[in-house]
Order: sequence, then structure tokens, then C-alpha cells
Amino acid sequence: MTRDTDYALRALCFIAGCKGKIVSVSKLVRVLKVPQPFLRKLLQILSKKGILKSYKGNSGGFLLNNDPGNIFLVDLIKIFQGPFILNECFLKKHPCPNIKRCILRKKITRIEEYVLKKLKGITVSCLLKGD
Amino acid sequence: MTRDTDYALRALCFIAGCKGKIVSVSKLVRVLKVPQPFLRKLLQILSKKGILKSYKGNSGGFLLNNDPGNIFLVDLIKIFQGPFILNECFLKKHPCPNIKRCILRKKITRIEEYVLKKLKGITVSCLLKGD
DNA sequence: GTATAATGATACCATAATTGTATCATTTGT
DNA sequence: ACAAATGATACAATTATGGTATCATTATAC
Ligand code: FES
Ligand code: FES
Repeated sequence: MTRDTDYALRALCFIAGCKGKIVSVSKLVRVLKVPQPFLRKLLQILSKKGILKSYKGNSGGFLLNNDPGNIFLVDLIKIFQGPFILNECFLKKHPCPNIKRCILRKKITRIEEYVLKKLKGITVSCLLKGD
Repeated sequence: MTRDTDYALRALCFIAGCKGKIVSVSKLVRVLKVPQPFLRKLLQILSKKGILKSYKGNSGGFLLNNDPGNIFLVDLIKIFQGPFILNECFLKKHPCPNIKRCILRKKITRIEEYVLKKLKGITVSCLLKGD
């Protein structure tokens, strides 16, 4: 998990905690102790991706656009770290001669599928509530 | 999986395939089509770590130091990518206030333990044989 | 209606990690 | 002695990450 995803998740959890109240970046920064311009960038991205709703102008800020139960960790990972790529070939540059049969690939794929399944079960709300 | 691990694993598989014969880097390069000086570095590391045995001098090269069934993918990952770190805290800089209770941490840890267990089952020989 | 406090958009920069190169010394079989 | 290999190590290029800075735009509060 990169810093992007990390910060974003924490911010989302906090926003979710302020049920309904618009939260500004400066507020978040005070709480999360994260570099402000960086966090701004992240929230802007989340806003573009439809996860947050933004309110401009004085006393503006951000709000969740969905139920916290509908914000999945995998989505954040996708946004900030690109698609959860299932290890295509374990030699990336030269396309692999035996990509169809490669045993390692099969094993890794199976593992990644499991991880993905588990990750799909993690949402903002389940982190807040603790189930 | 990084390029290091990737190349190393392919090299090991190939060497394992040449049962007993000493394999030189130049031979490997011809087969694997990987930058030579880079591969050399990798094999030197594997040799230092006791996974390969090296033979200097004319017609020298490398040989497996263990049974292919005893060369584990996890070991390569450890060597080239550092210890398989179980996501300590999802905010790395400022130590987390609730590191004991953090729900995400618990969930991630559980997933990583599973992956580790599966990864521990992957050896060079099982990639060659296909079981 | 204007000042203020917020976001939107974007370009830039610094550092670290990854990936790869180059070189020279040493060893050993022929 | 020579050739062909590894040992050791320093260097360089590229990319990814993490972070800044700036200016424009919008909307609320007074
Ligand atoms: S090496 Fe290409 S898919 Fe396994
Ligand atoms: S945030 Fe620190 S362990 Fe979860």
C-alpha cells in the first residue's frame, strides 16, 4: 500500500466519521498531520473519481459521495496504484514463450485471486465499525 | 515480483534443468536474453547467499548448491526485495496511535499470512516438474 | 459587493528505488 | 602464457514516489 492510498483511506475514514458535515482539507490536515498540498491533490483525485463530492467557495470542502459501505479499499488501490494487476508474466520485457502453460503464473494467479477476493471485502465502513 | 527476482528465478530454473553441468553466465544470457552484466550481478548475489555454488576460471560457472526442491521463491524474494514485510502500520511516518487495535492492520495481516503460506510452497523444482 | 476561504487545474521539483553498465582484479583449465 | 570465467565494486540512467507551488475559479459570510 502506497502513501497515496494510505492517506486517502485515512481521510475517507475521517470524513465518514463527520456524518454529513462538509470537511475542508485544512481541517483534515490538522487531524491527520499530513502535508496539505499533497492531501489536496489526493482529495481532488477522489473527487474526480466520484468517491468524494466537492463544495467550492468559502466554508467549502468535501463529502462522501457514497455510503461508506460502498467505498472499497480495492477502488482506492486501483485509483492510486493502477489496476490490481494479476502478474501477467514473470518476465515482463520479452513476452514469455510459454505464457499459456507457465506454472508459476498459474500459482501466482490463484494467490492473487484470493487476495483480491479478501480485499474486496474491505470498505470504509467496516474499518469504522470494526466488523 | 521485481526484475531481480524474476531473472534470478528463471536462471535457477535453467541451471536446475542442466542437471549437474556447470552453467556460465554467457550461456544463460544466450538462452534467457537478459542483460549480461546485470545477470552476472544477480548470480554473484545468489552465490554469496549460498544458493549457487560458483566455479572460477576457464570453463567455470555456476551450479545449484541445494536440491531444486529446497530453493524457495520466498527466499529469492527475501534476497532481492528484503524481508516479506507484514504491513506494519498503514501510516508509516508518524507512528500510529492505535497500532494495537487497528482493524485494517488485522485484516491485512491475515491476508499476508495466507499469501506467505502459499508462497512458501513454491520451489524451483515444483516449477520445473509442474506440481 | 467585496474579502475570504475554500477547491480546480497543472506544472514543477526532490528523493529514492529500480534497472542496468563498466572496469579491473583474480582464478583456473588448457 | 592465454583465454574464459567469476569477484568486487563503482557508476549511471530511468522511473516511481512523495511532495511543492502557483494561479484561476467559485461561493459564502459579512
Ligand atoms: S514466464 Fe511468462 S507467464 Fe510465466
Ligand atoms: S493505522 Fe497504524 S496500524 Fe493501522
